[in-house]
Amino acid sequence: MTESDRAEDELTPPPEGTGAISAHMTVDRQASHFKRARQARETEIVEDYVELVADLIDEQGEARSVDVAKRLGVTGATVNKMIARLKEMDLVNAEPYRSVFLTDEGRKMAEASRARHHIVVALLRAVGVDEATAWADAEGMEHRCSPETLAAFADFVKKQKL
Amino acid sequence: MTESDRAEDELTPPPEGTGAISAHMTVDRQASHFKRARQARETEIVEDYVELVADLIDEQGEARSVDVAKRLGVTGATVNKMIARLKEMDLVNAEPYRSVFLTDEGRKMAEASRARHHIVVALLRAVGVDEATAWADAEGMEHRCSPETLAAFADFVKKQKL
DNA sequence: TACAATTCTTAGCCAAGGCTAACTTTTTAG
DNA sequence: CTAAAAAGTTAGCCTTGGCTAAGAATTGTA
Ligand SMILES: [Mn+2]
Ligand SMILES: [Mn+2]
Ligand SMILES: [Mn+2]
Ligand SMILES: [Mn+2]
Repeated sequence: MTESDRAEDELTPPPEGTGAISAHMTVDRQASHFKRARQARETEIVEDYVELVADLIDEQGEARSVDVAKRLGVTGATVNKMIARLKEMDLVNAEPYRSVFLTDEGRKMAEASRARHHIVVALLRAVGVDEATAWADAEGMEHRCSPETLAAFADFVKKQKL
Repeated sequence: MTESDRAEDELTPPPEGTGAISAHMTVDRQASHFKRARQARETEIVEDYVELVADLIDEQGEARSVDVAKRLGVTGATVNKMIARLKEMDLVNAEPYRSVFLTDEGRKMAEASRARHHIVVALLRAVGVDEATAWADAEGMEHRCSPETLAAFADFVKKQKL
């Protein structure tokens, strides 16, 4: 197969009913989708920790690392290391042997994550997903929805409720 | 705050309108959601590579690693290492300096990923997300939907079309 | 108050998935 | 056929996010 057969970065006509690149898709556009996806993949763990710290503070008055560990299903050592990173990122304040607090920035991220999380659950419920599955799947999907998609979800849920 | 105030692994009454743990959620259940999410996070890169290899084969007759790299937006070295892993996992066959082929297992995974990918795009379109955003967001969400959710999506799209 | 249980910290390990730089092989053009 | 360009390989580096094991600090209880 020679280079001229390939038409690298051109629009390629969709060959058959395969999953191949289609009219609106170019090599560069696809690469940028993958890059955004990798970016979101990087931030999702941080978002989960911060949201969970907020949940614990709001439910129990404080976020102890042992509770963070239990709810995430990871070890205390893992939590400890992550808390250090969050501190470095100015998302939390933490002193040795004391529980964890959110900075203003951290609280903001937590609220945003929580809101996204709830919109995704609501959308899943609205299209017929059962509650248990909705909560399970939302834990991953929540981090991968753009603001545009979240807006569409919120809109849809609201309209569908009327 | 003492231990008895906390009621660790019991159902906790939702304190306020916060995002806190709610009736159907326990510490263990939440931990298992996070574990599933971490699992999906691990497999998603493999799925993307395999699906993309299938796309290239179906569109262009072969999957060259330079094309995989271009579409993913990563370097050739990165692709090379991942191809070695996929080979180890029996998802692809590959010889040095030659292009990549899917094993039966790899083809199966590719078809499944592709199908999921398309269902997610269709769902997003169906609830009002524009095409560009739908393709962008689906690239991440596709890996985080359970079979149950995908079934609900397919169902919803089908009904909504009538 | 003492001691036991719990929690927290630290060190060291590992795999995944990126990268750059240098080199080899294959492919293309002249 | 040969030289240049393109593609592929390899080595070495880095960060992230897990883990275990060992020990230190805190907290609960007798
Ligand atoms: Mn969340
Ligand atoms: Mn999550
Ligand atoms: Mn896909
Ligand atoms: Mn993807």
